[in-house]
Amino acid sequence: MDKFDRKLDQAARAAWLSYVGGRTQDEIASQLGVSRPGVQRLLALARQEGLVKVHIDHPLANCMVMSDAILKRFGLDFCDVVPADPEASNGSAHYLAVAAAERLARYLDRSEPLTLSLGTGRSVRAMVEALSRLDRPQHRFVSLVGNVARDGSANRYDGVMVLADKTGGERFLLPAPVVAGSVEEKEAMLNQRLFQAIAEVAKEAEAAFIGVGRIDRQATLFQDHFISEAELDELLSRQAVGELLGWPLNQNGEVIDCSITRRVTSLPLEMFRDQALVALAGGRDKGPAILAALRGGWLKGLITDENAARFIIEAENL
Amino acid sequence: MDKFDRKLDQAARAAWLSYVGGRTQDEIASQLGVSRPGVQRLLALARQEGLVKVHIDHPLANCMVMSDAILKRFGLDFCDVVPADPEASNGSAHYLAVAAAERLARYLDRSEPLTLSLGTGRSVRAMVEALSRLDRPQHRFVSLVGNVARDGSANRYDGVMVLADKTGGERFLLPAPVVAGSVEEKEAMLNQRLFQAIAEVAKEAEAAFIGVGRIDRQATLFQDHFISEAELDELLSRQAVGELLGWPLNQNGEVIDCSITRRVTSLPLEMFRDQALVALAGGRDKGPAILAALRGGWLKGLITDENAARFIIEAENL
DNA sequence: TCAGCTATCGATCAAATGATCGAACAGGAG
DNA sequence: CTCCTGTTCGATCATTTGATCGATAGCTGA
Repeated sequence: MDKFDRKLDQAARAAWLSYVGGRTQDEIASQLGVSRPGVQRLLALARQEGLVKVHIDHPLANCMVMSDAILKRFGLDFCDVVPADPEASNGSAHYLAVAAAERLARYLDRSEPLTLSLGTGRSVRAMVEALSRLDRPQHRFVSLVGNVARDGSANRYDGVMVLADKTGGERFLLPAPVVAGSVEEKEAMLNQRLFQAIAEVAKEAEAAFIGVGRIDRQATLFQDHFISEAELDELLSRQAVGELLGWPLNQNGEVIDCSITRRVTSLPLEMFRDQALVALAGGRDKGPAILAALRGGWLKGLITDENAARFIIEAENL
Repeated sequence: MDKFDRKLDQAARAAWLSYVGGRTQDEIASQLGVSRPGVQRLLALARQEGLVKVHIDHPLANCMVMSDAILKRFGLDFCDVVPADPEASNGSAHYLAVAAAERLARYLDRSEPLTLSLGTGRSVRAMVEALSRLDRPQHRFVSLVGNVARDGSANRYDGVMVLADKTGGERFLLPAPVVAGSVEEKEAMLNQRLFQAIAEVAKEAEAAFIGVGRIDRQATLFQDHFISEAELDELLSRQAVGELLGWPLNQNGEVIDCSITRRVTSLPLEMFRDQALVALAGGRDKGPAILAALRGGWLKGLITDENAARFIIEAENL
């Protein structure tokens, strides 16, 4: 890997010359003694490896105003609103990921040992992907939602896995699905020694980065067959609009007590009252779910996008 | 200025789409509803206004090794070594400025009131230029070196001026030249109430960012006629190799006692023993001067470039 | 109200960038 | 020793970007 490192060095130097120094690839080529396409490749490598971090240093007035309003309204510690990108198919997922990674990095920067927990979902996954490598073997990362799918297979590339790989920290994975098949199954899981041990670690976490789920036909819970169609209908009839870690919430953010709730294996939301629970979700159609989470007072931090933020602002008449 | 702000907003959005989102100017144009050249202009504006911050996230092995060696050798709190740019006429001045601005920003980030002092010189000036705007009206900035030229004119664009403009902080300017015309003149200056008041503020500073001067025919002190040719020769004959705030240093970093020293109006170097004195200088020919400052143990932090760093490493057999 | 000026905008062109493809080279197997 | 395979490198071309210049619109002052 020495060869690779040497290449990365050169890539960093090329990136420096190009992005900070503003010189052309031709100049860089003659300076580093490689061909112009060589420089091209180096720069591509640098970007691919995440060596190049771009930061736009301007509080986009829109976003700024909205984030401030939400911050004050719900008494959050922080609220980041990233601009929307209607052109991109996945909304502003990438911006969200970058912003979230910046928040995450602030925690990780600490040199004292730290315990962090992570939920599942694309957003969380994208966040850790966007994070740059950072040597922090002293930290511990807990997955709050089982990395076991319905069929029992473990997901090698859980967010916690990637994060632990990037930092060299310890990993703790909950050996359970989000929603157990039955109440008995849930009981059995909760009584496992391993489950309890890991739950214990999760309790020590300082912050938790989680996604926010919608409750409708597009809901992950339903799509991944954790709940049946009948159960989805039950949730809808009981006015469920969102979900945190599998716990269904109504419009006011209260956890709905129903047949599904009794099978959720996640740690109770109450547990996070004295942790920094950070939600990470964007898109107008996640608006109601995010709003519910906010109204319930569950969150300490929110990273969202313009569309969801606007929905919240309008719904709350801010 | 509302118009301008609106434009800046759009510029930030365009920059975001371009640099973070990686889309082409055509796409951005159709999205923002302006022409392609319009996007071009917006991006130019964004860069010019310093909205776009690029950070290369890789410890360039060379620089890393050298900065570590220097750090350990001289017991510094930090040492940043930026890569050299032999192509650029002014060496790596811009890189140096960016790196220094990053350090400076770390101090400024604090919300509690802070007092900082600044020296003069191109490097210091370039540092504050490279800094992004940041609202910190609670901070105070003191100029350690008089902003009065030999002819009595005040320099409107002193580093402290720019810094105070950018942050909205308070400014304190030393109403004196670096080296007084005579011992009597120095005495007169030091006894001014205003001078003493400002010196008092400077004593409260937490950190000081200063340049390092060479002592030779290219020396700023000489070029700006603060010392005569005869005096320069005197300094050289007494083995002066560098200068901090106008105080000449010999090879071992000791302040040289001579006719010039008695006319220097700057605050005594001893005063900075319990402040974070950060030096900011690059280029191989500044090597001896920087080395002297290091050997004297005056510095807590150093921001330099590959060339000067290599000189130091070699001179100290590291 | 109109003339003149300035600032902004968009068409056009040169430069720089990114991508593809074929060639050369090194390493390993027969 | 030769041939094959996989990789890296550099020439070439399409696309994107940056800059210049003329035109237009809006503003100022008479």
